[in-house]
Amino acid sequence: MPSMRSDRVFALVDGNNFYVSCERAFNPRLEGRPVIVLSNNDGCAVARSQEAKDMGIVMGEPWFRLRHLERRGLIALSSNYALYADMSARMMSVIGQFCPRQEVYSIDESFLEFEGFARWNLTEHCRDIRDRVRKWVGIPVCVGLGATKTLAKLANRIAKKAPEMGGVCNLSGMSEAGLFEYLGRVDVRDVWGIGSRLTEKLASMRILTAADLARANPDLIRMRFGVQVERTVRELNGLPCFDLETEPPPKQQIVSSRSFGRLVEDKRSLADALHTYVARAGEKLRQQDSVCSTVGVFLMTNRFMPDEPQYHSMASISLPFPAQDGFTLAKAAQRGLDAVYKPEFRYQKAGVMLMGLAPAAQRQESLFGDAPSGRQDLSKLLDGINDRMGRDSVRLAVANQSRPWAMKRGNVSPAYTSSWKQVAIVR
DNA sequence: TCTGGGGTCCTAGGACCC
DNA sequence: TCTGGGGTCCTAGGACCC
Repeated sequence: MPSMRSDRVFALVDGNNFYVSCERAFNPRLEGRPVIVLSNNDGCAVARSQEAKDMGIVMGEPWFRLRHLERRGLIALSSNYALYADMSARMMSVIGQFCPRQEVYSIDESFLEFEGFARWNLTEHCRDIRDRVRKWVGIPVCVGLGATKTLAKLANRIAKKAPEMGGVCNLSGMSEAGLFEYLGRVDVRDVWGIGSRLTEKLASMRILTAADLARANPDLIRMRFGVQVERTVRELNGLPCFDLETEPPPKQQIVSSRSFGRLVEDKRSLADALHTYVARAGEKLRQQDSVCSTVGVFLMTNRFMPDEPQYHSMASISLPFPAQDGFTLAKAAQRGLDAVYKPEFRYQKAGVMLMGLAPAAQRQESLFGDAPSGRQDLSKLLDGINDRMGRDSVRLAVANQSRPWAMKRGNVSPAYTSSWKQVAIVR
């Protein structure tokens, strides 16, 4: 249900071209140049500097189609998630100093909720956020303010597009006419929650801008598109329907998967890759202290190769007891592989899903006695060692160390902030 | 040669129960 | 001439997000 408290203002603080900005913070030579960061496997562009956007590079464009732009000065970096995650944590903690209610929404975005700030000049307050993050963390951010999360998102977008606003756009406390003037200039596709499918369907109803959507009849919208889109309409009109989530709810599923550096056909290599993924997924599971009841294993061929026989499938293995220990999970993953593997295909990607998650504390006991528990402690012990000594210091023995499936990372920057061996050096 | 990875929510429809 | 109705749970698929 929508809540009716007044005097609430939401803000969205969002890092500009976040991954590129993280790289620039440690490598000033990247400043002022077209830079992109590539996805895993150096697959496609997932972050672009303004200069790169100006060259016409779009989000998700594959690297092999961009490579020729290197001649025109384009710099492409492999992704360095250890660096970005660490920079994100720093940025979020600085932002949190400015508001008691903070939601970390994604690696580069944070919602804030100001309540009881009526006497404050929030626009100025948010300029201070921007300045301090820039100074202390080295990341440029923009801030949008509005009566709802959806409006704050939209304001943030306006701030990014209009540099003359100084990085902060405040749509709260504005007259309705003024607000709709802004909404009229935003494409409906750029509204939070409206993707490409909905954009098409809305266009057939002559709903083209955020203002059109705000004026649409919420009941009609609910009937045709469901409750989520109805909420978006109400939020555009200033009625909060999405609350701040100050602490993230535990995950309901955990996925670990990767595309391979090249096609893989032998089962042994797949098993080796899957062991790595299931180990990673298990770490995440134990981190949130959950158990899972089902382990899924999926394989897929390369859908971009029409001449290659295509196959994708997933097997779900139900565990006799909900578990979190690495041995049980690895064994289930192996069984999953046995179930989906077909030798006649060449695979591009594989992954593991942990499903049916529940807090470890409320795990159901078996009717016929306790589930084995000794292994759990061992898994946690291994997590502890890996945490201190570096990932994969200790892992379950699954021979094949050649890793023909390993990820491509042609141009990765050092782990400046998270590895003592690679820390930045000031001369 | 080369096209990411990890999530959420909602809905419809089938199975099953009384 | 006649074939209930309502509720829950589960799953698959679609749509969205970063």
